[in-house]
Amino acid sequence: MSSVTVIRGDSAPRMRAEDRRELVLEAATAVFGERGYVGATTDAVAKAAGVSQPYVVRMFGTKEALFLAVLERALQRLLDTFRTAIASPGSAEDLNHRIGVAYVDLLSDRGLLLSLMHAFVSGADPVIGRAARRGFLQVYRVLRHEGGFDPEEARSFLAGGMLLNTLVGIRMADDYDDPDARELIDSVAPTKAEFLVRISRTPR
Amino acid sequence: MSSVTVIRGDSAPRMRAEDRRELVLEAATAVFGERGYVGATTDAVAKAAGVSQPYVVRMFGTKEALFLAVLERALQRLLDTFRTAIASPGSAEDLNHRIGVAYVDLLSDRGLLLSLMHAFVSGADPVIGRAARRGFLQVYRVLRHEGGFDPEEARSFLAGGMLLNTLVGIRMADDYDDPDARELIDSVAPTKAEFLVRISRTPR
DNA sequence: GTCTATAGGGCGATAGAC
DNA sequence: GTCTATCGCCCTATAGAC
Repeated sequence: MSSVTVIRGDSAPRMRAEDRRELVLEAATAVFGERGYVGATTDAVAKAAGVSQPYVVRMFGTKEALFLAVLERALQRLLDTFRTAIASPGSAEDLNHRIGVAYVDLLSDRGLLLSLMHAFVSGADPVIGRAARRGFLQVYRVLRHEGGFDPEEARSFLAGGMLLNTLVGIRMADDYDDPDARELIDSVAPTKAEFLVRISRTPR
Repeated sequence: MSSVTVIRGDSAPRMRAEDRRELVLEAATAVFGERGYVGATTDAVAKAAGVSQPYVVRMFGTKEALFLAVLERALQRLLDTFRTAIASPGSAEDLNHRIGVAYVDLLSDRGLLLSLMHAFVSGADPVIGRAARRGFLQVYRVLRHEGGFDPEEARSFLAGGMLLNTLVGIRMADDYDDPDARELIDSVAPTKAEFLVRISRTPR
């Protein structure tokens, strides 16, 4: 088996094309998460991955196809995480908490959930909108039909997830010294607030 | 892909500049809600308002200033709606429901909540991010300090609102014939599902 | 106050060398 | 497989007439 280690930089040794593709997808996830589909440029993705801009386009055909690949990869990670939490030992009553913790941990992959959020507000785009709806429904189905959530449990879990994503997207942790902001963040992720602030605060 | 209606035709009578400004803000709210801050063009706003593109820029200085004006107007409407619901007669236990109904009714102003959502995922932009955080916190404060919500009630209400916004942004109503999509929409807006579908489905 | 014309810059995509 | 060079479009903003 080949190593998955990421080697980056102009002086890095040649790497397999497949690895380079994964490297570009990682970089693209970060850039799309930060600036959104329209705001992200293929040049920014290229610079973040250490390759040339035309090569990024060559690899995926179009910027839209690249974004769809980012979404597909993000969705698979999300579903994998949920399925792992569902299969992990523990009582059924505890499942909600286990999935919730797993979800917050996903945030450490900066850009992953934010790329999904950007897709979720792009329903007006026919291609991206269709992919976004399909992905969202797939998450709902895993909760309902594999996790055993009833409709209200699934709704409540997704609602909390959307609020969490929104607080990360809006960089609410930047205002953590505001008492109301602090109270809100603490109520959203009681056992993970410090973690949340650390990974989602804008670097100073 | 744009379905933004032209509010005023070329042959419309002359109107006061102040009214024209409000007209442009209305059009901009719809366009920004549909395409987001980066994806929206000042030309699309101009066409939707029936004025020339340079005039739109002239009126607000920059596209960014226009978007900030749209956000400010949307936030004021949101806060007004909440305060009206808080002041309306009814038991304290019922307030959550009254504000929720008022919130769903706000969705009939297509673009208003979606423009806010686009701002909420733009925390990485220094100017827009700051405005978005300030607006979000203002909503939280009204719920907590004027509506008498405790932290958990406020969190839960905001979470439901974010999920609702997401379902509208993703155009989930387009999949209303899917059993899972239908179940999800019904659980989010039990008494308003039909209304929600009507106003948020993509025109065929 | 509102328009037409256009400058100026950025970005996705293509061509073609190596 | 990967790069450099560049085309052509689109979009914001400015200039200036009416």
